[in-house]
This record gives sequence, structure tokens and C-alpha cells, in this order.
Amino acid sequence: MDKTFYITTPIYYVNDRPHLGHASTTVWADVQARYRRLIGQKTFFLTGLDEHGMKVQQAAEKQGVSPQQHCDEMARHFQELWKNLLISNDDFVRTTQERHKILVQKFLTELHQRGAIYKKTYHGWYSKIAEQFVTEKEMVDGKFPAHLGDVIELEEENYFFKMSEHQPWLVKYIQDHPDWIQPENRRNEIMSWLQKPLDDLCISRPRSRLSWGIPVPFDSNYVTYVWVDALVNYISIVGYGSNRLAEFWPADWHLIAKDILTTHAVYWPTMLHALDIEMPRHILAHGFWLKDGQKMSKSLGNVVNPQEYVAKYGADAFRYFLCRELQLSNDSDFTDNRFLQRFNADLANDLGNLANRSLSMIQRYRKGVVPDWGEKTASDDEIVEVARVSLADYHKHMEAIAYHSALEAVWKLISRANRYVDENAPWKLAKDPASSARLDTVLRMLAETTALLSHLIAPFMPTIAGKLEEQLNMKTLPPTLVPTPNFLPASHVIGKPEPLFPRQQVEAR
RNA sequence: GCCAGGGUAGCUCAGCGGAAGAGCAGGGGACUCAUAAGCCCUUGGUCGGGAGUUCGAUUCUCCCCCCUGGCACCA
Repeated sequence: MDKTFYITTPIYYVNDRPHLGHASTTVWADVQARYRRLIGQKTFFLTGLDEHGMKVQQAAEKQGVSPQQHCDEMARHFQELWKNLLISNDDFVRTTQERHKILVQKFLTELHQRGAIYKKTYHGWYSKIAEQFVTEKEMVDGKFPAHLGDVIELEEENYFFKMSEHQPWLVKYIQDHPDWIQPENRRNEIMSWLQKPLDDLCISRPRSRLSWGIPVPFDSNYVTYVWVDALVNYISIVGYGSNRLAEFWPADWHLIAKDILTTHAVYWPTMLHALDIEMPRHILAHGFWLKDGQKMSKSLGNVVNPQEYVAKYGADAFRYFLCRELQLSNDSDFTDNRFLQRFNADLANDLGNLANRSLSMIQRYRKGVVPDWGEKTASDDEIVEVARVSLADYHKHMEAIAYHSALEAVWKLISRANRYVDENAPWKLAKDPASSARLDTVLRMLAETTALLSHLIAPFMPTIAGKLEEQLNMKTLPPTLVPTPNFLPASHVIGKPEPLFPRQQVEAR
């Protein structure tokens, strides 16, 4: 494992409080970061906030506070949620931080020096009320909607990045790297999008109408367009401008939601290419959540508040659900019924009960001492084989961020282990002294399987994995995912078994 | 409107030319270590509609219906 591992979430825009979408992307990144650390890879996991721009300026004005005060308040909401969701980010970038601003300016200076930026007049429709340019796309029946107020034709000088120059290169790059943009339907979208000629990208705003931004280094009358500001975070925090950059860059994964695919798959790569900086290895865009089959919206009042679920069911179960149910290529439906079904069936019944029955029997039949291997049968060979296959599948899918499949692999082992208990019926073996050697093996097998499972679920459910390890009394053992015949030493004494997940009441249907 | 993707068991989805599958939910049974959990058995589908190619189509082709997504400088 020579290369370090670097994963990012978007830096979230602070015009609103964190919602289920933010939580999903961040949990996904966290699971990957924890997995990488678990297998011993040096890992950097970055998330943060995008704090500049018109929307923030306007939101602050509306509340009668300074933009920075507004950002600080939002930052508290995000950081509180990440804490409650057990997010293990290595840094938290805020674009208003000096360390970031300096490097955004360096980034722009370099683009400018290379001749990648030029100034031209922009013609467009400008809404005074919204304080921004609007596109003709927003017209309804040839008119702009009333909430935009008077829309006037306006000319404005701005700086542009020569994005169009990089179009042929980008098309070829995507063709040559089929796994670069995932999933495939998003890649196809970008490819079809690139069939039209690419325009150059406006990367500035006159300071006169937007003050809340990073000054353009070569023209103090302008501030930077927020996307340039935001995207640069991926390199500014890991050492852009110094030889430190090579330690983590290129990023292994940029995790995003589908709505910001273009900025990450077109704007960002072309900017990097203009500066001869290496491309990120993968860009993964997941879908949105629906609630009960509908788009979430404040007006419908069906917005899922992550904090509520964490408070009610625990961060672990919530994280599990986000990883088990969120689809990549499509939108997914979040329903309370489905959440509870997953909770009861997968967590309480399958996993929780397996752990509890296994440890209880070791307590009851061997006074908490994990016995050494005794008499073996074909049943043992079978479960060991299932464990071997599950582990291989697990690693394969974890590396690809296919959590749905990785968890399926884990649950195949859980199912097999539950069947193993019934087919060996330790309670019958315990009644016959002649079966003692067989009972030893069965209990040892269950202890080992449970120990392995605690490691496999750790990236998804850190607290529960910790509780399970505590009950197994294996806190002092090194975390590892290398399959060994013995996670637990001879004569190992386990702790007290406690249910991991309390079964939830489901309303009668 | 244009371009993609999809419509398979109550739900979520896999299969994509040779006898319809999984998980969950539902029903029944034997057991008792365990969170009345687990285990075994089981109900359930003219695979969106129509036409065609083929010895044979859920799977390929065409038409139609329905759904979803994308169509840039809003983050």
C-alpha cells in the first residue's frame, strides 16, 4: 500500500442548513475513509463549506447580519451534524479562511500568467431584484416571471477562462478513462453534453454588485466567481503551491451529488489541465433522495431531518441505511417504513441477534471463555468458505464504493452464521458430555465469525462495531481485515453480551 | 421539444435468446441459544401493450403507452 488515499466531499454551500443530501455524500465519504484507514492506508478525508457568493450575501442581508456571521452560524450547524454522524474528516475547509483565499489567488494568477484568462464584454438579462443575470431559459411565454421584477438588458465586462480550448482534450480523456466519471449514465450525460461546443467560463463578478468574494489578484475591481473559489479547495488544503501537494493529490475520489456533475467533470478538469495539474482519479455522482416517492421540499413539508433520525435510532443505523439504500444511477426513496424494516430485519434480527446468541452461548456453556478448536465437520468448512468469498467480495466492492454490494456480501456471511447455529444446535451439544469437543468448535467458530463481522461493519457502524468488540473483549487487539484462523487468542475471555440494536415497533399495515 | 435510461412477485431490485430469480413483507411448521429473534417449508408474476425475427423472446428489431433523468455559468 504505497499510495496515500485522498477522498473529498463537495464543500457545501451555506445558503441553508445541512440536509439529507449533504449527510449522504458525507457519510459515504466517511465510510470510505474509515475503510481505507482500517486496511492500513494513509488517508486524508476532506469536507467543508463554500461560503462566498451572492446567495450568502443576500441571506446575510436578509437576517441583518454580516456575511461572515451568517457563515459562522451555518458552520456550527454543519459541524454539529458531522459530529453526530460520526464523521471522521481530517480537515474542515471554509473558503473564507485565509489559507484558502491565498491559494485561490495563486491559482488565478497562474492561469492568468499562462494566458488562460481574458477579459470580454458579457451581454445578458439582468434582474435587479435578484441581483443577478438570468438566462432566457427562465422565460415563460416569452416573458420573465414576476418574481424577477424588471429584467433589463445589460453589458458587463468580465474575465473568462478559456475552457473551450480544452474540449477536445476532455472528450478524449473521458473516452480513454471509462471509469473516471461514475456511474456510467452520468458519464454518458457528460459525453452528450460535450457534443455541443463548449463556451468559455465567466470566472469573475464586478465588485460593485458582489462584494462577498475573493478579490481577483490582477484586478481589484472584481471578485472570483464562486465555483473557481470552491473547486480549488480540493488542492488548496493538501498543499497546492508547495511540494506537499504530491503526498495526497491526485484525489482518489471526488464524491458529489448529480446536480454538480458538470462543474466537477468539466469546469474543474479543464482548469486543472490548463495548469498541467493531474486529474482526480475518479468522480462519483450519486442520485437524490425522494421522500415517500416525492421530491423533498419545504413547501411540501416532507424534508427528512438527519438529526431526528440520529437522535431516534442512532447514527450507526442511519449511516447503514444511507449506504444500503442510496442508489448511484437513480434517485432513491426514503420511507420510514423501509427504514424500520431495514433496522429490524438486517440490524436487530440478523446481525444483532447473531452476535447476542453467539456470545450468550459462550457465556452459558463455557463461562465466557472462548474454547479452542475441537472436532470439525463439513459444516465448518462451509461457513469458512462463505466467509472467504464474502470477504473477497467485500473488499472488491468497498474499493469501488459499491456499498450496497459490499453490505450484501457481509449479510451473506451473517445469514450463513445464523444457519450454522441452527444446523449445529449448540444447546443440544451442551446436553451431551460426549459432544463437548464438537461444541468447542462451534462456539469458537461463532466467536471468530463475530469478531470478523465487527471489523467488516466498522466503516459503516463505528459505534456498534466498538460495542461488539467490547463485548468480545477484543479492544486491545489490532484492527485488521486480514483473515486469520484466530482473531482471538487461546482461552480468551469475552465480555458481557448486550443487544446491539433494540427492535423497533412497526405500525401494523 | 431534443437526447439518454427504465417499466420483471405487495415493496426494492437482479436476470437480458433456451424450463421466471433474490431480499423484505405475507402464510405454515419444527425448535429454544437469542432482541417472540433465528432455522425449515411456502403463497405470489399473461417479465408495460402490440407487431415482427427465431425451432424458441422477459432477453433481439419496430411501433405505441407510462415513468425518470440530462439539456451549463443558479449554487
